[in-house]
Amino acid sequence: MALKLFNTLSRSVQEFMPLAPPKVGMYCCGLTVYDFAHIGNFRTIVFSDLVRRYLEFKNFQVTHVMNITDVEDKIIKRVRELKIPLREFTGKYEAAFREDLKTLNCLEPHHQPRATEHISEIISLIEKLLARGIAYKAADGSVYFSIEKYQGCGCKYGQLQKLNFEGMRMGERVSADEYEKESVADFALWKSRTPDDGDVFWPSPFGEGRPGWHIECSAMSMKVLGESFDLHLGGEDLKFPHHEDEIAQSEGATGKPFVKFWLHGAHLLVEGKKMSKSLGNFFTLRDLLAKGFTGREVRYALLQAHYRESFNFTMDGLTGARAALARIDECVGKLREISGGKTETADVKLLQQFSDALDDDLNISAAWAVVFEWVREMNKRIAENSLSANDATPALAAWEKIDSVLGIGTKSEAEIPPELLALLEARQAARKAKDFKKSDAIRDELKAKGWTIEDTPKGPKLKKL
RNA sequence: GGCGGGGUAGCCAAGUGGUAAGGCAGGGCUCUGCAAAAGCCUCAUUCACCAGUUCGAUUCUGGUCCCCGCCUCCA
Repeated sequence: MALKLFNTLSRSVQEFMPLAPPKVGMYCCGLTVYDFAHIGNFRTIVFSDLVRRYLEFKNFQVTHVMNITDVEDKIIKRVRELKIPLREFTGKYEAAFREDLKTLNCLEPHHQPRATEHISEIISLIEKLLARGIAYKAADGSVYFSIEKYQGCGCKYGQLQKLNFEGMRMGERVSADEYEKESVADFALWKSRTPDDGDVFWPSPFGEGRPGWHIECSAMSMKVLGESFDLHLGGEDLKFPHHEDEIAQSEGATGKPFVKFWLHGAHLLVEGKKMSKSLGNFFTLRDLLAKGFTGREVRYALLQAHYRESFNFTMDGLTGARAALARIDECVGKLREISGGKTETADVKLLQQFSDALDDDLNISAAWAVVFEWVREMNKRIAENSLSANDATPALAAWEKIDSVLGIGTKSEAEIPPELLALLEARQAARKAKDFKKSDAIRDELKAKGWTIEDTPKGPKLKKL
């Protein structure tokens, strides 16, 4: 079966076919590094990671680009308040973000371009737009994109979303620094330097200033992936204006189609409400780790629902994630014990069911159902003692392939300290001697140390709680 | 106001014009000295509400109520 994805451009599910298979160029709108990323950001990031991993599962050769926006109004404001160099400020959050990605087991994008390191590309893109008459320089030195001129070239503005400028509340809150625009819908490509910018400015043929918000993504994506590429993803809020403007800038400059497939991830609610600091339901990954949850639990929780549906992220859901993962861990652990070793021959049927689910516009819920039905089947056969090493090995191989997409891994087996092992043996001895008082005391002692005993037909096992 | 996405068991969440996947929680059982852990089984006569189309609708159409997103920085 072929992979089908919902393309925002066509507003329909289409078979995914890259421009030059098996190569896929994929650009994801990353983070503006002015603070720690929150759980909503991570939903989109984990979604992107899933797309990339699944494309690789389907044997595409993916070039994954994720930008770092490190110059922007909020950043400039904070830098001014803190009186530190821009790079020192953004570097802190960028490093934290990278750490968070690792915690969530997201594959590192092949390229992570920073806006501040692509000023010359941005400038030449703006020059191209000026040369084609689509951009204009305002009296204050800023450069704006003219939607009217763009449309005049036969280009379409409003590809991702039906736009109705009459009905829009466009211009109700035109920011003070943009009053020079010819038309309210126009947007800034280059913002001229103001005293508030401090030392955050670059020289350019249009005067000192800094890039507008949208232009960096056009400049950086085209630099790495070419003027036309396959996939562009981001959160649904970016459809308009950010992505729409990216299309306009890029197609306006090159005259070529910019991106073939646009994918947008829905937002999440937290405890049924829109995330906000005042409601106390605003979480960074660090907040969740501090509550004792692990990165893989958060990743699992974020991968529960279909990417185009808004999803309710809850603490209960996170606790449920822990239980669900334990179920998989148990099963995979038992399969490892039974399995004879590594093999290249994976259980084809299982992989087929799994990929059938994801081929259908990444129906991850259906994919999880396949996984859990498989877990139940394996457990049943293990309990009946009817699963041989010859059965377990290909099943395990299939699971590893599946997990190359899901990326939840397996819980690392904690090393059992020798003194605890001695306690476990002492308990066994006491049990044999029918000294249950003593054996139970040892059990309690182990529990107090954070370990639980699992008495199995094959003998007791120690598990970290 | 314009445009768009939703309302499925206690919670989360798939799905379909032909009678509701999966996960968590709950209940039962197995194992056990007892537990725990683990495993198995079970758990929606019903899909926000009201009409309509249909042999048949949760799925299609119309209306009502509610929630969410974008239109402004935003994942």
